[in-house]
Amino acid sequence: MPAFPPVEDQLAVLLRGAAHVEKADELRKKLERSAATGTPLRIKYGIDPTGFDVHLGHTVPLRKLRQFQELGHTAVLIIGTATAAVGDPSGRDSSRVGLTTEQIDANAKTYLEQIAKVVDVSKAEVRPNGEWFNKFGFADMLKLLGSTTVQRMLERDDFTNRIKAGTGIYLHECLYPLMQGWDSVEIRADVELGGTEQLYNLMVGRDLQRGAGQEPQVCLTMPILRGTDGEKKMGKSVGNYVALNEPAKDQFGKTMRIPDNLMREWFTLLTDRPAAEIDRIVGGHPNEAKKLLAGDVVTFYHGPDTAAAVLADWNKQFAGGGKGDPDQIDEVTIPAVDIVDGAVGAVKLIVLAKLAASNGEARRKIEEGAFNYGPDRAKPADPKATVPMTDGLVVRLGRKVARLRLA
RNA sequence: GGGUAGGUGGCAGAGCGGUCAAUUGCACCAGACUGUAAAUCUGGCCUCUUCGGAGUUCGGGGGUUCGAAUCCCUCCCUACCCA
Repeated sequence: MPAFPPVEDQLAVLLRGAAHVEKADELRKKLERSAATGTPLRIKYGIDPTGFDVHLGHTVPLRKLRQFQELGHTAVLIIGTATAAVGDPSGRDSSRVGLTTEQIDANAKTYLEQIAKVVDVSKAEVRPNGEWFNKFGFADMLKLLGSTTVQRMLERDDFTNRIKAGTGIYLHECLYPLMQGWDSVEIRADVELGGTEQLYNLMVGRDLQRGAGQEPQVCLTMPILRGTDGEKKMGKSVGNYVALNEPAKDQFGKTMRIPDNLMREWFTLLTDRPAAEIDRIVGGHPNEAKKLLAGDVVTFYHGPDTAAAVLADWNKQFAGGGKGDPDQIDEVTIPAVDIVDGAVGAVKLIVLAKLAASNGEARRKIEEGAFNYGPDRAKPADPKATVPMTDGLVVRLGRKVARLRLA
């Protein structure tokens, strides 16, 4: 019989950072019973395999799931193979395009790989919801549809807004919350996790479970993480995200560039640091605080050694007005054909090193004084200038750096 | 099914026969400042260029014209109204 930590201790961990719990006393009761009987709670978290990059925004509920795991409970990951074909209307101002089964399958695989960086997938129960929905008959469907009313469905803000704005609401979108709720019945969820915009969907699960004679699940919502711009919800389409499978130095750099006032939110939702410590850190020098934050993020996904190395590079590169260069620089091999009399045209060099997208852009940036190279930071102002080639030469354009290798 | 309004650069949104590679805002890139934060100011933001220009762009295709993002035909798509 597994031993669980004291209920109060569990609650302290589980409620940290949470936006809303429906209902807190039910969660307590479930935890008490679980401890008394030695039965882990079943914690549901569902994702629709609709895209490819899992980013920090997704990790907020995922981290909560991990905490449940660490306390000895069972994570049940629902892969929304069936729901992905419908598209979740939550938080949307327009309908989502359904995906093909091929796309869904491919996405599901990569999702799981990425999620494994946060949750212990080997200990989790992974359930594609096609498992039951593919066998779902028309009679089942009618029964499911009969569990709610149109009025009920239209109450939600997402839909009222869309009615006001005159954008279409498709019937199958109305089905989505019911399907998600039905997942809870199928797997007998004790708790379901999600972002705050998921509250409606999560609540449907409670109704359906009640209807099926089950004890309703507790709905635990997490705040929506704002992206690197500090404004909008982190998301792929906005381009304000930090992906889990990104290189360490990119994760670090992006985190360093978030607005100061976002730090507390990120610390709270992306690290395990206690509230008092976060207060202390954020109250200190913002730059140091942000380095800690960036370090925490990188440590989680790439390990402490990599994080230390990236931090060292960062300090080296930017301390004292940016005198040094990082140790880890992307290397670019310059083909011999492009070297004339031991030198390469500056414009060509910039494009070859992928510091700029086109010759025209390279030319402009040179004129703006954004380009320099070598240990003494020679800065040609004429686009026609040539750069003498040596193996290992470091060239810079703005904050981008590359090291050249001769072919 | 009927009607109306539309489809322009990453987004929003002007232009409505030549002076349009296309006003403007946002986003983005770079310079100054700095903590590679924010704010602010400045320059840039289709491609190539011997810097004079040149070549491809305004839903797809076709046409009218010396000349079209702007006019005509056709196809595709979107939104709203009516049924």
